[in-house]
Amino acid sequence: MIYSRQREVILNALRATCSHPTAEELYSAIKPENPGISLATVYRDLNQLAAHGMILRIHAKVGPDRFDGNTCEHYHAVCSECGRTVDIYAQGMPDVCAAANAQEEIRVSNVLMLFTGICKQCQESQ
Amino acid sequence: MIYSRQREVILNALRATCSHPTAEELYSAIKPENPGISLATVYRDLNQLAAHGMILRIHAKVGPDRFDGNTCEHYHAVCSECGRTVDIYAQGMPDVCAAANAQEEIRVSNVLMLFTGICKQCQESQ
DNA sequence: AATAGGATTAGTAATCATTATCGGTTTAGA
DNA sequence: TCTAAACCGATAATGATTACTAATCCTATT
Repeated sequence: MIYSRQREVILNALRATCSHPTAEELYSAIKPENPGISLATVYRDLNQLAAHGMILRIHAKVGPDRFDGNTCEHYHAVCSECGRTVDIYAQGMPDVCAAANAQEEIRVSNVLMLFTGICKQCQESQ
Repeated sequence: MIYSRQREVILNALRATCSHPTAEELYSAIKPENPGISLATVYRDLNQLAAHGMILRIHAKVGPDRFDGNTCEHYHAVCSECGRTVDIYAQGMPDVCAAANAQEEIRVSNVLMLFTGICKQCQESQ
């Protein structure tokens, strides 16, 4: 993957936030300072960055995919009230892959875990 | 949810297979014996059945959603080679929700776990 | 510094899964 | 039987994402 200006801008913008933006949101954030950039480029570069493990893709049940510039091992929890996505750190998380491999039908190498719940703010405003 | 002929047909067809079909696949399977049925009805009824907990929706990273008529607690593993979806039973699976709740940012009530790996058949054909 | 070839880009059209719409039909309780 | 709500088939519309194309950028090699 050779250097490209746009990809650097996209990666920096994603690393500068902890809001797990969608491709569209990232595009809107970048656009003012990079008027020429195309939405297709944002999608393309996010795909490449994710393929190279430089960012994470969050494929939730509802709405478009979200992205995360923090690649330290962690999971995500989506608030069912407000849709906000928060980080769940991996430390202390039991090894579910090992448990899955107790069944022999498939050799599991990876899990996607997506939690659902109600975030602190939404709990308090009830 | 009042009774409907179409929904019964869809539910029976889904329960009769263990292949985790997509809405389209289910539609194709049902069509010959129910020529009048509409694809929109299949989507609509699958949504309702899932909303009532009578079937499961598998929202994988690639391809359209798949459905499962087996609602006993279990998870799914998708083969990254052939795309086949197999069942992973929940017994012996550690409680990751409890681990996630150790962090206070959100009160987690549910996890979606989707495993990725290489299935027996694909391992053997290598 | 010039150049060549591949990678990348902007802009837009196309795709694909899914949902919305709408006029007509079925269901179930009064 | 009558009525209101739920349901249906057909098809148009939507929304996220990808494909396409000609132009531009990147980088290694002259």
